[in-house]
Amino acid sequence: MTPDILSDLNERQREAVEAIDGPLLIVAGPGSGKTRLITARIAYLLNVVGVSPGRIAAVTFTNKAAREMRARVESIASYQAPRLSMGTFHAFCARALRQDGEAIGLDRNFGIYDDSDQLDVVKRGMGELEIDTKQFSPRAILSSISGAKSQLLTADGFRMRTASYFDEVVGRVYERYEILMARSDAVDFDDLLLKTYFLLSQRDAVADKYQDRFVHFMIDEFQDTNVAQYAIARLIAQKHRNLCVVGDPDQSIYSWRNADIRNILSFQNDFPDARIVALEQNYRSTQTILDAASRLISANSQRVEKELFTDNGEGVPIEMAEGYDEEEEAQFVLREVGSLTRATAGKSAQYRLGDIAVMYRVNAQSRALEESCLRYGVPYQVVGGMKFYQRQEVKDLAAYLKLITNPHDDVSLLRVVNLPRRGIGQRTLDELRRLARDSEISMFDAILNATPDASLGGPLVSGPFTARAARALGDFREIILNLQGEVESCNLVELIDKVMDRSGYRKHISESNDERADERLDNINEFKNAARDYLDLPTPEGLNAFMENVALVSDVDSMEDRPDFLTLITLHQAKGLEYPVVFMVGMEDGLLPHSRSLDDPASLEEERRLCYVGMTRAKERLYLVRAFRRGFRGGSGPNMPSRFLLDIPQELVSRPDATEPKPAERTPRVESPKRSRSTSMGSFPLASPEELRSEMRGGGFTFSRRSRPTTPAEFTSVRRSGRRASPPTRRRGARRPASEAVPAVATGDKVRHSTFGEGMVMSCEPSGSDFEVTVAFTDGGGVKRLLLGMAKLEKIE
DNA sequence: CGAGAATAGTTTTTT
DNA sequence: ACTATTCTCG
Repeated sequence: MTPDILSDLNERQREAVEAIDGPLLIVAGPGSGKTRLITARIAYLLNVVGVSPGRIAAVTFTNKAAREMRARVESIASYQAPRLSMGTFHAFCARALRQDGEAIGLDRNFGIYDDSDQLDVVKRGMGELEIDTKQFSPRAILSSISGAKSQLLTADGFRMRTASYFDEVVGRVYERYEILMARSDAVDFDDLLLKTYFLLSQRDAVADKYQDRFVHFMIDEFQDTNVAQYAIARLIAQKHRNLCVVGDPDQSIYSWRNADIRNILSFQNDFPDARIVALEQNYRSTQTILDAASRLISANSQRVEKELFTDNGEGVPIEMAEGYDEEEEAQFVLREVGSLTRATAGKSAQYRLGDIAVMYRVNAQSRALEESCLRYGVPYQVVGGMKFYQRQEVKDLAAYLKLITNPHDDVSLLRVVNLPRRGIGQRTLDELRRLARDSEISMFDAILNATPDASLGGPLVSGPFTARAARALGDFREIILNLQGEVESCNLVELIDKVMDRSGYRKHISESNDERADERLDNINEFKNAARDYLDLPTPEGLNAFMENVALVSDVDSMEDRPDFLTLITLHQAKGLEYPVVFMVGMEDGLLPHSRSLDDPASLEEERRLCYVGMTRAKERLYLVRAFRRGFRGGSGPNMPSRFLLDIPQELVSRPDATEPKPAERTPRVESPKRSRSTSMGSFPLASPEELRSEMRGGGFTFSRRSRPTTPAEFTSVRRSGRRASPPTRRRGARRPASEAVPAVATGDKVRHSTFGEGMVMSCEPSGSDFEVTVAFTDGGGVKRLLLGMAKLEKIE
C-alpha cells in the first residue's frame, strides 16, 4: 500500500505526505503537483496510518476542487471517500450551523442569502434609516460590512472602531442589517463563517465536539483564505494541532474578497513549530513558460523568493500579437486555434479544442471572442458568465421554495409577493414593511396579522389596507400556507410543479410576451432536473438540502471538461486549471493591470500575480495577445500594451520574421456566419501561421524596458492591415466616421508638444470641425487626448 | 396600480 | 452599450 501512494511522488512531496504529526505549511508553486500531493496525503492517512475518514476534513476553495479531490481519493480508497469532510469552507460551515447553530440561536431552517439578496437587505436597512442611497452607494456599504465580517467584526465591534463618517454610516446600516437578517432567519455568505466562528468560540461543548472529531484538518489555496476562515480552522485544530495548509503567496488573487495573505504569517506565528515544505519542481509547463512567469513575478516586491524549475524541455517561444481592436484580436486567436487544431495532409491535428483556453481579465471580453467563435464555427464554452442560479426565473422559483421552508425570508417574499401580479403595489408593500418594522416581525407574520383567516368569517377588516389590497395579500398568504401543507405529501419535483401552478408563475411566464419565455421554461426544467438528485430524501429535508446546494454551488463548478470545446474563462476562474495551449487576451494597461489598480502598488502587485496565474496555466504554448484599441462602454480608445509584457525577456518570445512581411493583400478569409457554422471542424477557413503572421503585423513584438513598446511603423502597419483584415460584415459604421477633411497628422506620427514633450499619435478621429488626436507621450506624460486645432503639435522626423 | 419612458450608473475578479 | 431604477401618465 505504502509504495503505491508514495511512489509517484518526489522527495519533497513525500516529505509533506509523511509529515502527519503537527502543523504543516506547504508552499506549492504552480504545477508542482499540489492536488496529487493532497490526495496522496489523505490516502496515506486513511490507508497507512489508519485514520478514520470521518476524522479528516479538507477544505478547498471551489466545489469543483473538492469534487476532484474526492474523486481522486475514491480511486485509491474508494469506500472511505464518502465519509470524508470535503468541500468549500462555506459548505463546511453551513453544515456545522445546520447541525449545531441552534446553540447560538440560529433557526434550523435558516436560508442563505447571496450577494444580490444581501444588497436588497442593505438597501432596505438604508431606507429604514433614511440614508440617501445616492449619497452612499449601497454596494460600497455592503462591501464594508462584508469586510468587517470577514475580520470577525460584528456590528457592535465595528461601531467601536469607527474611524470616519462613512464608517459611522456603515456601522448604523450594519446594525440594522443584522436585525433584518435575524428577523428573516437568514444568513449571508460571510455569516456562514462568522457564525461558525462564534459557535465554536462561545459554545465549549460544540467546540469540543469538533475539536475531538477532526484529528486532521487541511486547507487548500490557503493564500486565498480570509481571517475568519483561518480563525475557524485554528479553533478546530486547537486540540490535535494537525493543521496542514497548502498555498502559494504568488497566486493570491482574492484580496478584494477579503482574502488575507497575512494568514500565512499568522500561521507561522501561531504554530512556530510548523514544518515548512516548499514544492518548487514544476511538472506542467515548458522551461520557456516557466522562465517568463518567474521573471514576471519577481518584479513584485511583496513576496517570498521561490525558485521554480522543471525537467520539461525548453519548448516553443511565447507568441505575442496585437490586433487593431478586440474583434481582430479575437480573429487572431480563432485563426491560430484553427491551425493548432487542424489536421494537415496525413498528420493528425496537434491539439483538440479542449486543450485550449482563452483567458481574459473581465467577463465582458468574452463577447468578441464568442462572436468570432460563432463566425468560425468553433464550439466553445464560456465558464461563468451569467450563472444558472442567478437567472431571474430560477431565482423567482427558488424564492417560492425558500418561503415554503422559511416564510420569514423577507427578501424572497418581496421578490415574489407580487409575481405574478396580484395587485400588491408599492403602497401596500410600504405599509407592510412599516407594520413589520414596528412590531419587529417578519413581513409574512405581518401579513398573517393583517389579513385574518377568511375562514373565521366576518368582514375583512384589515387595518391599514384597502379591501382590495387585503384580499390580494390574503391570496398570497393562502398560496404559501397551502404549499407548506403539501411538503409532506409529495416529492420535491412534484412540489416544484405545484409551486409553478398554484402561484400562477407558470402561467405568468407562458403567457408573457417575453421572447425568452421558452428559454425560461427550459431553465425551470433544468432546475427541476437538478432537484431530482434530492428525491431519495424525504421532501422537507430534500428541499432544504437542495436549496442549500443552490446557494452554495455555482455552475462554474459543474462545468464539465468537454474535449471538443474551446474554453473561454476569466483569469480568476482559471486558477487551479491547466491547458496545453493558453491565450491571454487583453494584455493592455488598463485591463491587465486593470485601471482600478493602477494607483495602488499593492493591487498592482495582485494584478501581476493574476497575470502570473494565467501564464502558469499553460503547459506547452502561451500566447499574449492585445488590441491596439478597445471598445469600452460604446466608445473606444487606444490602449498601451500591458506593462507586464515588459517583464518578459525577449529571448523567450518568438521574433517576427527578419524579412519584412508584405502587407496583407488578400481579402479577409472570413466566411459568413451561416456558412462557417455548418462547416466541420477540419475544414473551416483559416490562415496558415505564415499568413497569420503577415496579417497580424504585431505578431512577435518584443519590448525592451527602455523604450515604449511600439515604433510608429509598427503601429501604422497594424492599423492598416487591421482595417483590411477586418470582416466586411457588421462594420459598426458610426464608430469610424469617414471625414472629408484630412488631418495634418496621422496615426504613428511622432509629434512634439510644448509641455508634454515628445510622443506618438495613437489615433486621430474627426471631432466636429476639428480632429481629436490621442497622443502617447514618451517622457512619462502618459496618454493624452488633444484637439488638433488647439494643441500645437509639431510633427517631427 | 401598472406600463412604458427617461435616466442613472455600471463592470474586476466570486464562495 | 446595457441594465436597473426612477419618473410619468393613464
